[in-house]
Amino acid sequence: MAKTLIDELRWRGLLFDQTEGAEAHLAEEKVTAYIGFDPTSDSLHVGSLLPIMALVHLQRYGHTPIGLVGGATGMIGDPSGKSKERNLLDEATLRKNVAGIRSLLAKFLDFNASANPAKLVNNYDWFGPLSFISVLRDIGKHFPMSTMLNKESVKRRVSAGGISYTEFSYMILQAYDFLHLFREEGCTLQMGGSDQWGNITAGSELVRRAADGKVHGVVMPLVTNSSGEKFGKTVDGAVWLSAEKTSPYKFYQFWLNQSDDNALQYIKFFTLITEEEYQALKAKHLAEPHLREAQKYLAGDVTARVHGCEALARVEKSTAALFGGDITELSAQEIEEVFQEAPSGQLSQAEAQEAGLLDAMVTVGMTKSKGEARRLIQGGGVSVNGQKQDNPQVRLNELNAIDDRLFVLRKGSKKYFLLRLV
RNA sequence: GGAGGGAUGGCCGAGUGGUUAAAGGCGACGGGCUGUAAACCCGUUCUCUUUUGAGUACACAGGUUCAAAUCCUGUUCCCUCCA
Repeated sequence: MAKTLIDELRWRGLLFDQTEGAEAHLAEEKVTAYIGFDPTSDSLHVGSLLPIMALVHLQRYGHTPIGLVGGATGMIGDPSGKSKERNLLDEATLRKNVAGIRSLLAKFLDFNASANPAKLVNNYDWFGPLSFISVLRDIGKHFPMSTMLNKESVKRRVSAGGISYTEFSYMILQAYDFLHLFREEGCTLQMGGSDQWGNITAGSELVRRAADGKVHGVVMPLVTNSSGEKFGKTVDGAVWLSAEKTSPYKFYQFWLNQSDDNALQYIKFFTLITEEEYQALKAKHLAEPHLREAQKYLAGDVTARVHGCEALARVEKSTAALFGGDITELSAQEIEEVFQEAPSGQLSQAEAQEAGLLDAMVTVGMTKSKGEARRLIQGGGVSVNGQKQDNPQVRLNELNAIDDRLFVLRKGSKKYFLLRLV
């Protein structure tokens, strides 16, 4: 028997739960399926990579993937997993966010495939013209109050201080998405994170009642790291998928720094590795963990898919220079790119003549005071352009600036600061 | 309403008149080891400073004293027991 999408998800650990009959349905025919994306920001972060990959797998198995951006639902706010009422986004912001997500999804999915081209829809398109009266008459009728009140997300919120009518109605909107796509696109499957289970079953319930149709749901586990923390957050904030918000270098580093367990898990989640290749890689990694084959594979694969091969080559060069290599091999321009998000400061050429290293450290914000800067140097925690500094008295003009205009100050092993001379 | 206990640095927690900027632990930061890891080991951790030095600090406000986190008075907050 040929491998099915469900089999694929299963070995990857991406199958959390499915409605009855979903597996048979996917095995028997090519289906149209959708996943919703929340447009609360103009970019998606790595947490959204999982549903994106689910769409990719769908398409690879010959099914037709639909990405749904929640232009309308985003204006309401999903109460699932939230403990507080959400702030509502205004229309202009949402429009911008929807456009950003659209361009991002385009990197992963084939919109020109002859048999099963991917599609993108925005539920604002069908909710916009819908009148309140017709919602109450045609949709609301199919929602028994008892069912809605029994939803886990609602119960939790009611006991934890309340939920507004607006957010309470969210599940109706989301369920209607499914009904609409079932009618217009013949869509018979919705996927999502396991936190979407309630919304998905509400949708299939509505399709059954309102259109007498049988539709299915498949949910994936929520990604956490091995200690159960939320995935995709670093000390500097979320890791985004757009180069403007998270530089390719930092993106690459995020994946490269995953622990062994997580790296192996994430390879199954976020790359298209085959099961055979995976087993081979895993065996190799376990035999020689210090080589970190798993992390390198993961970082390389995901970075290439999100930012392109060219960007990957650049960040690999920078990584090699920064860790083990010589930072002075990089041009000032390359350094600027690597340290796009690094804190920085600037001094005029004249000021730099006068300034010492201590002043420079305070200028770029590495330390709050010269006293602290002095202690850090004495503790051996400071290097400039890759050279460890042990003399707090050193003047800047005794050190060589890269291309006469840039100093890379490093605190500890990974915190970088840029000092520009202007 | 009655009786008692307490408030110390990011957190926990010692300290009851004089080398106490305040033990110890946690956290954070730096170093070593290493795989840009985990574990472990070492160092730093009130503020400013040209390492000497100065200024603030033990709930808040006053007071006693040459000298107070430590004693006294008042205020605020917290806890326990009794009603």
